[in-house]
Amino acid sequence: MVFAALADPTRRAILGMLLEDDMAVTDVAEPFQMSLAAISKHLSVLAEAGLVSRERRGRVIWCKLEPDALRNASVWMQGFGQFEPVDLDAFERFLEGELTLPVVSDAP
Amino acid sequence: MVFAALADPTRRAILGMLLEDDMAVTDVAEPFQMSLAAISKHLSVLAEAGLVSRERRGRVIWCKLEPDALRNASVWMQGFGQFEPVDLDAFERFLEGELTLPVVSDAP
DNA sequence: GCCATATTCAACCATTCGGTTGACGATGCC
DNA sequence: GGCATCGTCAACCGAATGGTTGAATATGGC
Repeated sequence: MVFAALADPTRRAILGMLLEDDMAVTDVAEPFQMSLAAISKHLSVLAEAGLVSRERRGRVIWCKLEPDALRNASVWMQGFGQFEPVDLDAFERFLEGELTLPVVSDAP
Repeated sequence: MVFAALADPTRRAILGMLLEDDMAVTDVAEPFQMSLAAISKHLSVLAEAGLVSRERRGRVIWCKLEPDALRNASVWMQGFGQFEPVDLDAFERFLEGELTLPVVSDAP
């Protein structure tokens, strides 16, 4: 489920990373403090939601952002919000708040 | 959190109802099979996510859809999907799938 | 064939989530 | 004041979620 997949900050951070480029699972996991298995699970959730695809090339599995699912969910949400144009100030506050792609810290 | 709030089908159905008109809590709860307390909790989650507001007028509390939060989240998601125009066929499949506003059944 | 690397699987644990029930607090009406 | 209605609170329960660890499965390089 797309929204459930987006509800977790780690998964949103992963999407942000994949926005820049396709990545191997190991490389996706590198900046996080959690185990590779945990990241692998997160990637499975994202894949089941259709947000990323995974393709094995040799030993390494490449993860790719699939923007369609996000775009579709976004359009669905627009259906609730289409009455007025976007309030850019509010959007800025929003970006600075909970939904910002979280900065991944290395500190324990 | 907006996405967590949207992750539950009951809450999405509530949003769909509020899209048509403001409603009292009791009336929101009416079509569902669950207790009033459960719906009250769902409304709290939606309110904390900024998706609905509640205003007491006399004995009854009126619930109102707040489209800003949805619009902002939608714009955030568009950031991931802005590379190509929306695939309308895919969107139609999407609407027929998991994200459709669930039909609230009265059957046990 | 053997070893190292990349990833997932399986079992487990703590926490959160979605629901229930019963008691409680506010408000309107007589 | 007294009562019915509207809504929340609190305690509880089972299921799902996010994490861990250790073993298992590919695959590539030698």
